[in-house]
Amino acid sequence: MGSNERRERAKEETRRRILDAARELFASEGADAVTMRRIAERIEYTPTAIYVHFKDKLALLRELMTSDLQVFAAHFASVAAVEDPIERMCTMGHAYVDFALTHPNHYRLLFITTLPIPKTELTPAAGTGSPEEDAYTMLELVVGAALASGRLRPEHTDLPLLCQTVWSCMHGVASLAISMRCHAEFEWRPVSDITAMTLQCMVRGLVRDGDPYLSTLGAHP
Amino acid sequence: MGSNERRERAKEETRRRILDAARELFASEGADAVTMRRIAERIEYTPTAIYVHFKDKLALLRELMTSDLQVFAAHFASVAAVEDPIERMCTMGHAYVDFALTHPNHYRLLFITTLPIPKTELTPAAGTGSPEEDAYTMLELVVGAALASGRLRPEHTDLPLLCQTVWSCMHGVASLAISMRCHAEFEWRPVSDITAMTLQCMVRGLVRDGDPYLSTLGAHP
DNA sequence: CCGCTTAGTTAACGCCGTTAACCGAATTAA
DNA sequence: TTAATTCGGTTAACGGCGTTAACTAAGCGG
Repeated sequence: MGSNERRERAKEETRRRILDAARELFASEGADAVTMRRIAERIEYTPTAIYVHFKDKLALLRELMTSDLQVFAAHFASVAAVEDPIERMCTMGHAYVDFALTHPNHYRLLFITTLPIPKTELTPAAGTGSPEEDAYTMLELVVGAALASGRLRPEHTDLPLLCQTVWSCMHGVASLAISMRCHAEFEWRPVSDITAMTLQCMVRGLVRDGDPYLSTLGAHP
Repeated sequence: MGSNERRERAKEETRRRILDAARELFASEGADAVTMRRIAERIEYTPTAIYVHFKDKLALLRELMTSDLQVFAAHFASVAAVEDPIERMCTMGHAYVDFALTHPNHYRLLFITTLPIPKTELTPAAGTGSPEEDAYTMLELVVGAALASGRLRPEHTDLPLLCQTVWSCMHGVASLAISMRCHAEFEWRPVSDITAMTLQCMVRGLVRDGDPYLSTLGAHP
């Protein structure tokens, strides 16, 4: 009988509806609004019904995270098109901060909130590895290309160190902007300015003197 | 009668004990452990007793924050002693990350968790302004000295932009290190290396070519 | 038709922050 | 000295949270 398959599809459907409800709640009202009871209320189920599909709230959030990581990764689709490897790196930086500010709740969940994530439970069935690794892999690809171009200073050879440094700085711009949005007592410069400034400094610190990309940054009289 | 004063002192004492208990709980077990009930349990009071001294949990945390900000600011005491203004900036950066990693819970509360803080309620009686502004003022002082030294590239003139860029990068190193501590799937470089790398790049992006401080970074063959 | 699996419900537990009503000791005033 | 008042602290309770155990009922295979 194919009816068993239909049952399975229905279960999958319910599971998806739970995730969608959680995502909507999360995106519109923030992390505090994501409650087992409110999720259940949205899909007109009992809170305990969720436990049929997910071990607990953490498992639910973890799965939400992995699917959001794919959205995150997709945000960098256009980056690969940039020809110049140095410029590509900067474009990626801007895209990173842009994602964080347009989806602050998602960014929080992905990179600010520390969920105790037992990675071993993440299904490695996806083949290439976890999406988080994939996003990091994209970074490694872009920074690696800059490194391979031979335009970086000779003392820069440690690719992981380079990636983590760049990531840290971009994360700093993004997360500080998100965290400190309300604090009006500082005269905050536009985030795009801080992003540009950061990338400009980083690039100058990374590439050799006289690199062609530097001349596009600011014409020094 | 002085007995009234004694009563007031006793109240102040209880208030202090509440804050201390909250701080200990927070430092040793993290934010989740800071519960009105657990705080009360520590000082052998009823949870509701806390409400005699603090409007609600948020007010308590806010006050905890301001006192911790003073500890934070004190962490930079030695920075002022560094002669060279560029080196001073780097020393401050290292001290910043060092504070974040040795007091991760405090750092979280201060700069990662976004508490809805109505600053208007913060007593401006301290005179100089809020401690948070003071820490920021210290940053402005240090970066301002670098700017005033005339050793920065001529295109860098916007002090707030400079401060916020430097702060963002250091916050990025610190907070990413805190958030991602558990994720062992990346081969993380030591945080001190990332800090040094970040500062090195920032400095090279900020100061003019041929600045004496650059030669102390890495001798290029 | 019968027994089994299973999506979903009911009821409850122990936590949480917070409030209203109350208590009792110390201070003040008569 | 005694009555009134202040106020630090307690008791009991409310509504909300994540989660569990026990149960219901529908659909499947034999």
